Amino acid sequence: MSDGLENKLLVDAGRRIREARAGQGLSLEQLARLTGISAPALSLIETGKRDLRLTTLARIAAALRISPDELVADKSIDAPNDARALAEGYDLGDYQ
Amino acid sequence: MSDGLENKLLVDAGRRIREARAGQGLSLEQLARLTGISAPALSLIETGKRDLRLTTLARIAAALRISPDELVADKSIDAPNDARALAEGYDLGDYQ
DNA sequence: GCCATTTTTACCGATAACGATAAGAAGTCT
DNA sequence: AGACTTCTTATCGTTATCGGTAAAAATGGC
Repeated sequence: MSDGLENKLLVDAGRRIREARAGQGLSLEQLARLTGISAPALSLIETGKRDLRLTTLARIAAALRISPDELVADKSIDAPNDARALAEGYDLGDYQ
Repeated sequence: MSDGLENKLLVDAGRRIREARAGQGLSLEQLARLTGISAPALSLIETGKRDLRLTTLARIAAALRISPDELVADKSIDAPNDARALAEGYDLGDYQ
C-alpha cells in the first residue's frame, strides 16, 4: 500500500463510516452483527488501516443505509472537471 | 463472496471500467502498465470475478481519469424512502 | 484458410484481508 | 478504588487478492 494518495481514500472512507455509525448510535459490536464483519476489522477499517474489499464496503454501506459511492467520494477539487473531457474528447452533455 | 446483491456491485463496476477503458482505446495490457495491475487481474476485475480492494479501484480510476465513486455508484436505487421503514426490521440474525 | 492482437483462464508464490479470540487502553459511572 | 462499556491492538488460521507467467479462447485482418 503505497501510502500516498491512496491512503487518503481509506482514511476518508473510514472517517465517513465512523461518522455514519456514530450518528446512528451504533457501537462497533452492533455494526459487526449487522454486517458480519468483526469489530476488530471494523476498527481497522474506520481508522484507515485496512485496504478493504469492495463487497466489504458494500456490506457496511448497506448496514448503515448509505450508498457505497458516498464512502469513496472525493471532495477535494484538485482534479479539474474538464480533464476527463479533454482526455476523452467528450461530454458536458448534462450541463446545457 | 455471497453471490447475491454484492455480485452486482462487482459486475457493474467492472462493466464501467471496461466501458471507460474501451472509450479511451486502451487495451488491457496498456491499462496494466498505467496502473501496475496485471492484465489478467484487470480481466477478472472487469468481468466481475474479483472482489477488488479499495486502493486497487482507486488506481484504476486514476488511470482512467474518472472518480472512484462513479465506479461504485448504484443507479438502480429503488425506494430511498422505504429504506427507513426497512431499517427497523433489519435482521441482526445472530446465532450467539 | 492462416496469422496477429486481445482477452480469458489456469497455475504459482507472496502478501493481505477477514473472523475469532484475547489482551490492552481509555473513558464513564457509582 | 472497582466494574462496565467501548475501542484498539495483537496473534493465529483460513481464504482471497495480486503480480507473474503461460497457455488457451476469442476477435479481427489479410
